Amino acid sequence: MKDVASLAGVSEISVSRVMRNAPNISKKLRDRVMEAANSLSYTPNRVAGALKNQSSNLVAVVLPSMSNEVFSSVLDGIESVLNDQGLHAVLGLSEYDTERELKVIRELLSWSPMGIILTGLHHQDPIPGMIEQLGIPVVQIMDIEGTPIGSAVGISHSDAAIGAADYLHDKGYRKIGYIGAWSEKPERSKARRLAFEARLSDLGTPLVASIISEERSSATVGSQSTAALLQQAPEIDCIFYANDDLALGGLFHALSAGINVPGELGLLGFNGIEIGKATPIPLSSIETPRFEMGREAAKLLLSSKENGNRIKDLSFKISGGKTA
Amino acid sequence: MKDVASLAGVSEISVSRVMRNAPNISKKLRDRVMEAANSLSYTPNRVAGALKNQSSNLVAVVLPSMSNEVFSSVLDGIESVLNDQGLHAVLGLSEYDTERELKVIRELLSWSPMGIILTGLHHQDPIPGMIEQLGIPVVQIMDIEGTPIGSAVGISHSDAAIGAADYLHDKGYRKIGYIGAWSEKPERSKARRLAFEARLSDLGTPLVASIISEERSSATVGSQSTAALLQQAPEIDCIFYANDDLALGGLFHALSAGINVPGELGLLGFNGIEIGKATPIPLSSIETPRFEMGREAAKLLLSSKENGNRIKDLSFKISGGKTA
DNA sequence: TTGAAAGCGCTAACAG
DNA sequence: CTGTTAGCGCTTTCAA
Repeated sequence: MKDVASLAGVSEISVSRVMRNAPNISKKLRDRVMEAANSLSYTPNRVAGALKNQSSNLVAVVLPSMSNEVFSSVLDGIESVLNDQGLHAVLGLSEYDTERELKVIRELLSWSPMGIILTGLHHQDPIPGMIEQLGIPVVQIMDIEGTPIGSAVGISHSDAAIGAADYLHDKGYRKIGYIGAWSEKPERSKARRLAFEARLSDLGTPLVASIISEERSSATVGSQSTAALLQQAPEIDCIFYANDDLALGGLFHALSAGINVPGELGLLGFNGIEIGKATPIPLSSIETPRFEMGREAAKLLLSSKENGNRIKDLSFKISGGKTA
Repeated sequence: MKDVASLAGVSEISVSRVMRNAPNISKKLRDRVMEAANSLSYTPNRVAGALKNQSSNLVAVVLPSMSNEVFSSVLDGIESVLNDQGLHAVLGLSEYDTERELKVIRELLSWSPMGIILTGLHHQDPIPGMIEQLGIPVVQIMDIEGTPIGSAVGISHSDAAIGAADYLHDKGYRKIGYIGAWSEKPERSKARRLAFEARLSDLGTPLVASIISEERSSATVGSQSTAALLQQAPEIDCIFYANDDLALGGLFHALSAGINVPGELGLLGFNGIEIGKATPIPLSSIETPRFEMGREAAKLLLSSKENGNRIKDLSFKISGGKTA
């Protein structure tokens, strides 16, 4: 910057003002500075700016994982908004581990981001305080049932569970089972199961049986759990899964075991990922608006200065699959 | 930091040294500082550190897009390495636009990243200079044919094209067509087509016809282009596609038009994305190691201090699909 | 409308 | 092993 200033024959602060489009700059000065800056191909140092301002054009984004279409879509949605504002996402992955998440959040906050997007509403103890201390906007995504730190965008998982129960009941299923995995990480999957069970009871057809594997969700685990559940409770005519990976495993098991889907066994997944639309029998699933969730999260973050904190319920819908 | 120093009754630089695990610190001092830091829940300010050091724990990652499984897998691979090193990716998306890419690279570089990962080898003019000026490692991914700025990880697209041509020829296809889109963005897809055409000529069965749509790749475009190509050259017995999105569209067209795949028409895609494995007839495709590419890119970046620049050829393979 | 001075929080270089 | 000094590049006062 010093170089630009001396080449243009002005002070450093004038260069700074021109680069930031500050008001009350004469055209003459602006032109002179721009010319010097261009000829030196000068780019302002964001780090110095951020140190002085205690704020930057970075947005901290903390997601559980990237190896899941759900979160890459969310990130895609976030980026679709940030990109146009000259903002950049700094990524942190928690791998569904609370300790790790705390560490990552701490690190990202030390970059003076202009805002932070977190996954889920379960952020206890030091986290809300750390963020408040910086006075930056927070948006939590995925879930809206609970007490957000700032804003929240997502769906009501209990509504989704009720929708699933009602849908399956309407379809005539009466002996319904449930399969989850990874000891119900993330917690919202547990909330969903509980609401699902409660609704089934209200409908007079309580859950027949369920398996919650300790292993991480995958088609393999879904396949094995489905076989196990059917062995344990052969009367089951339908299974609701914690996510589509498990449900796809269930579908593959049914196909290879010669079980008629959806006649003999109905299958309902959760999330509505792309691959479920290409299977020989397209998977029925509760579709969640992942891209939109990312977009809305970024928008809420940017507008929270004027509009304050908000809770936005994006609705789910039941996909047009053929397995339930 | 001042607070921590005074609470611990030491100088600021001592706090700094403890926080960075600098050598030659007495246990006594370390303990005293750590206690003070913990009780104040102090986190070092990375921005200030980066300003002083002219370097940070950020890695600039410039990808074309997030709405493509290929690049989210790459990012997943990158993160799988960075995560364990306390490094963080700052994301920039080019949207396959050279101008935009330049702008994004400039912005990310102004954050003093410790390294940068770029997509493709086509980075002319100011970009190599900008990066060299900072003296940070660069890794370019996807392609290895060309002149990298620093290191490169990817596959040889001409090898892949030759592999595809040989594979289809071996399978007995003799009237082969090609479908691309988006005017062959990114450029490596063009290189692939040219090598494919050349090889087919060498094999004595030159390309029968091709369509390069101007629209962005999608299953819809693939479906339409396939119909158009078959109308234009009905003798075609096999089509090689620039990517799996197009190829899936081709498969959907064939299925709905009652064309027998692979007997009447062979289909070969490129990339080997997940969804292609779940279709009623699994898609044959040239599988590229996307996750591995991300991992290797991050590893090369980290090791380039000791090992210098390298070019790493990750091999492709032909998937066990059933469409060709 | 422009400039001068001071300092954001941290750390390299140099004492001690 | 610990401390003092100075400055990274920028921008917020305050003055002119």
